[in-house]
Amino acid sequence: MKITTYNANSIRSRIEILLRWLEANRPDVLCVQETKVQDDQFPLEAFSGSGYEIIFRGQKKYNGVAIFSRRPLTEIEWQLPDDPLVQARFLKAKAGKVVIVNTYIPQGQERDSEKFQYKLEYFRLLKDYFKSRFDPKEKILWCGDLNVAREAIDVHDPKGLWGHVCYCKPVQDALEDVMKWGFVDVFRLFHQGPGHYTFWDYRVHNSPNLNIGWRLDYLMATDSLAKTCSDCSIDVEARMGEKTSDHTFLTAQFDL
DNA sequence: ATGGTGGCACCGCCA
Repeated sequence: MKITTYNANSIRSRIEILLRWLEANRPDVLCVQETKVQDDQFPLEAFSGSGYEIIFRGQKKYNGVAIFSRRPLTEIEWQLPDDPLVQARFLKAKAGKVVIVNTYIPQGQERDSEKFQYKLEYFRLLKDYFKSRFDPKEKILWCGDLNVAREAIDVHDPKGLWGHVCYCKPVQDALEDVMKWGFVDVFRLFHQGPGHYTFWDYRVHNSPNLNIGWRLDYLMATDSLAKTCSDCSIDVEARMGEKTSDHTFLTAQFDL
């Protein structure tokens, strides 16, 4: 079972690249973040011939998540319990034997802002959700744009960027606290070194070619699922070609 | 190397 996560930064702007990428790569499940479209305007028709069932939860302008799947999606949940803002950042469904939790974690704007507090709160709520709803022995994949670089090797300039809302102690601790419940960062099972990124800021000129990036997107698997993982990779090529999002595709293969 | 961009919906906000 092949599972991919991708921050689209507007799904309506990525229809062509998504169709082409899905055709070429055929993951069983694709989790998308930042669809930036209300549900009644989701471009369902564009994907109708793709062979994927799609569930989505969006809002106007910001956020929005979707799950594409070649197998039936069951046990769907549309929002994170107790999320005080009820934004479209969460989708959970079961595909085959795997529970998929697709999240777009708040970016946090500035360290002293309410949005940053909301980001920290979001991780706490997620931990409560996993704790109250599941057993870490189950096969669960938590994935998405987590808006956190876990360690120094996950950013291009660890000294200069330290303190950023996506690279500072409070968010790292908040993420690790969820990880402690029972998740493995599947990408790191296969790649231990620096320089592997999933995000290159548009505003930094030529950042993909200079590899001025961040690792902000993750596939986190519980132990029993991580044990079945035979490969995990970032599609850097997709970012080099024509205009895509400033994130790229992160994919893992699970032999289930 | 935090914006020089990009996207959405409006005339600014968010990343």
